[in-house]
Amino acid sequence: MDAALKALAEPRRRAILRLVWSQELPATDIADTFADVSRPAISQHLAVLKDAKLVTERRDGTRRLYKANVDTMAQLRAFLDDYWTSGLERLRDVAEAAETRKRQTKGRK
Amino acid sequence: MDAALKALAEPRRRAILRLVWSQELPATDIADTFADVSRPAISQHLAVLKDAKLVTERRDGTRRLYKANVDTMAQLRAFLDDYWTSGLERLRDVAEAAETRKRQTKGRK
DNA sequence: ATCTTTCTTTAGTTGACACTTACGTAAGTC
DNA sequence: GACTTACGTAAGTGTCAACTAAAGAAAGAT
Repeated sequence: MDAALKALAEPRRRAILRLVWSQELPATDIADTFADVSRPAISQHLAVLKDAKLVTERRDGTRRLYKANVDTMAQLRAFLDDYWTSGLERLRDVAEAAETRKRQTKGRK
Repeated sequence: MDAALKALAEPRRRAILRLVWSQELPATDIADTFADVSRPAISQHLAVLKDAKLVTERRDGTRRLYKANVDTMAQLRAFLDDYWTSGLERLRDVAEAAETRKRQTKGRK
């Protein structure tokens, strides 16, 4: 899940992911879209996306067809939604920990 | 906006951000929370978060109080929501571009 | 069997990033 | 003014990430 977020931090990978959003595409077609970058570079980006389970790979003869993995993206969205909304309970815990540590440095202020 | 996503890709920064989620905290308190990392490291993370406008800094005497910037986070959330849902129209454009480029390599298959 | 096409993998470079230690600075305290 | 508290900044290090060029590997086409 952490890998997914990290993968999405790269603009190029977001662009790639969007390409295979609603349709399968062979690696060449994806690479052709980016004129300023070599094909191996795209291949490596695809590997990262695949490791993060953001895309799936399907072999068809010599070609490899990529497609967005909607499941993972839904999970990631849920993770973020949880991140936005939660954290209030956990917050209190960490605040207490800091307070404790502060106390042993003698009460300041 | 891109900076915000990149900033969030780092787990430590997510933890920091969560700390100042609903309350202001001085840098020292934040740093104290992380025992395994030096204070300057946290200071640098805070700078990244500030550059990404994910937190705001307020000076109070010698102290600097940090707090999450809800506005930016709302924007980022909107950006992601747009990213999930949209991209269908844009997709067609890029597909066409790829198609054109393919055609000039002579029709394959 | 050889040659293409399609795509990955390897090797190597460059730059970015998280971190540390050491130092600087600014505001309060004595 | 000297000292402390609370922080940032500078400089240097190890690691990882993105890229390129060159070399595989694997399935068809001739």
